[in-house]
Amino acid sequence: MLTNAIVKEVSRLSPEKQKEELAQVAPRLLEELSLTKEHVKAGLPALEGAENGVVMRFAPNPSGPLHLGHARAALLNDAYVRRYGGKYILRIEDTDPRRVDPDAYTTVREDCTWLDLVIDEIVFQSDRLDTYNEYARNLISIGGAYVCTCEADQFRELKLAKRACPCREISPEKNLELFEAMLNGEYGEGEVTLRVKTDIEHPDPAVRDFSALRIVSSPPHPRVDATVFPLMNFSVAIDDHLLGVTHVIRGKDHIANTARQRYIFDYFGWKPPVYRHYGRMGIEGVVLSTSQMKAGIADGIYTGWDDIRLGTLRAIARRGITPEAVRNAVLEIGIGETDISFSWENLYAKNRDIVDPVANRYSFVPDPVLLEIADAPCGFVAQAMLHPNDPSRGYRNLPFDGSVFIPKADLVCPGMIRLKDLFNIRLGEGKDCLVATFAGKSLDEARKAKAPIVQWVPPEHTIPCVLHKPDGDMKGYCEPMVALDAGKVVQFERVGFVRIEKATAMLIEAYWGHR
RNA sequence: GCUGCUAUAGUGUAGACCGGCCAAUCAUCCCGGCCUUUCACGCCGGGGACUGGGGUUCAAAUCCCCAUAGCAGCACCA
Repeated sequence: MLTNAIVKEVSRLSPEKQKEELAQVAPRLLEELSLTKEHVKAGLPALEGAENGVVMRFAPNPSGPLHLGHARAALLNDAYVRRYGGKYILRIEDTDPRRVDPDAYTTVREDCTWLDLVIDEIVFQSDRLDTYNEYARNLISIGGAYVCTCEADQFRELKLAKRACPCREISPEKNLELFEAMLNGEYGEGEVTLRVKTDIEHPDPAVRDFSALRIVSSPPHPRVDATVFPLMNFSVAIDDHLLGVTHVIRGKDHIANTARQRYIFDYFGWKPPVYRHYGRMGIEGVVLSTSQMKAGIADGIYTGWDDIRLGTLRAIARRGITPEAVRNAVLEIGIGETDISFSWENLYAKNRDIVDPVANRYSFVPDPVLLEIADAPCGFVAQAMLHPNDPSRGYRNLPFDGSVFIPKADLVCPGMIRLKDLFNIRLGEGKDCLVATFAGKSLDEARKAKAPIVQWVPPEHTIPCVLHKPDGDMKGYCEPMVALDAGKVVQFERVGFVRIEKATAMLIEAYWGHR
C-alpha cells in the first residue's frame, strides 16, 4: 500500500526531522499536536459539570474526633468548593445511636474549624427523621420498598441465591400498615427492616434489596426520642437530593453504596450527584480506626484522643503540624483510585515549608552533661539569632559563667568541639573527659579542625525541659526564653521542630514534630 | 468464594481517555558537594520506577487479553 510505504518512510526520520517536514507541509497540524500535550493542569483534576458552581458535603459520623483519613475527604471536597464556588455542607450523620459519641458533636466541629473548611451550613440527620419516614412512605406506596420480617441470616441466604424473600410480594397498602406499626413501636429491635426493591439478580450481592430503615431501641439517641432510624444509604440519598448536592467525593469503600443509592434516585426520578471514589489510604505506623483508638484509650494504652502516637488531627496539631501542611499534603495525594500508604515524611516536608521560616530557634540540651571550662574567659554573653535567615528578629542572650551543659551524645573524648555562638573547647581523654579547656575563639579554626558545633546552655540560666516524642520522652535543659513562645512551634537547634505546649517557672513541656 | 476497582522510583504524584514529543514529570527520600556559628533553610550534582507474559501496530507506560498482587464491598455501621 502506498500509505504504508509513506508511513514507513516518515518513521525512519528523527522526531526533529519529522517536525521540520510537518512544519513545511501542514503547519496547522503541528500547532494542534503541541496543543494537546501542553494543557498542563495544575492540582486536582476538573470535575464534570462543575463549571457553574457546586454543592458538596462533608459527612462524618460523630463517633470521635477527626483523623487524617477524614481530613482527606473534608479537604478534597473543600478544595473543589473553593475552586468552583458554591456551597459546602457539614452533615452530621448520627443515625446510628450505637455509634454516636455525644462529645463528638463538638470535637468534630472544632476539628473542622482547625482545618479551616469553608462550611456554609450544618445539618444534623437526627433532626430529619420525620423527613426520612415521609420519603419511606412514598417509596413504599410506589412499590419501591417493603417491610421485611425475615431473619437476617435467612434473608442473606436467599439474597445470595438471587431469590426474593416472601415479604417482597406483599402489597404496598399492607406494607404501609406494617411500616406504621414499625414506627409505633409494635416491633422489637431486629424483627423488621424496610428494604428497597432492587434487581434481585444484581451482580453485586451487596446491592440486592438493601435495608433502608431499621429499629434501634437501645441505647437511646442522645438528641432525639426515636426507635426507627434510617440506614446510611437511605438518609444519604434523600439528603443529597434535598440539600441539592451536586458532587460527592468519598472513599472507594462507598462504591457499593453508590450503586444502592442510585436506586433511590431512580425511584423518585431524581438526578444523582456526580460521584468520585478515591482509593484507600493507610498511614504508616498508626491506626486510623476510631473504634480501635477508642479501645486503646479505654485500655489506657493511649492517654487520650490527643495522644501523639495517634493519627487524630488533635494529636498532630499538638505536635505542631499545621492545618496548611495537612491541606497541602492531602491535595497532593488527590483523588486517585489507587490505594496508598501515606508517609509521615511527606507531611513533615509540607510542614517544614510552613514552619521553618517562622519558628524561632533555641537551644535544647537533651541528656545533658555538665562541663567545666576553668580557664575560659568569664563574663561572656553569647548572642544567637532567633532566626538565622531573619536577623531583624533579634537575639537570644546566653551568659557564660564558667560551665555549660552539652548533650552527652556530643561528648567526644578526646576532641575539640565548638560551643555554638561562643568559642572552641578541647576535651581531655579518659577521666579527663569532663575537664574542658579553652581552645580559642576562632570559628575558622573550629571549621578547619572539623569540630562539631554544639548547642549548650549555662547552668545558672536554664530551665528543665521535657520533650515528648512518640517513642518516649527526652529530658534536658533549654533556654528560659523558650517560655515566650509557649503555644508556638520552635526549632530546637540540631534536634528538630517542636511545639511548646506548657511553660511554667519550673518546667518547659514540648512536643516533638519532626526534624 | 462472589462482585468490582487499581497497578509508574522507598513514599506520594504527572503522563494513560486522544499510541510517536517518555532514554518518563514534580515533590519527598537517600548519597555527594557548596553555603551556614543547627544535623534547619537555600543552592549544585547524583541515585532510584512503567508488576509479569502475550497480542495489535511501522511505533505501546499509554490500546486488547491472560496471569499475579493489593484493595473495597458482600451488615438491620458510616
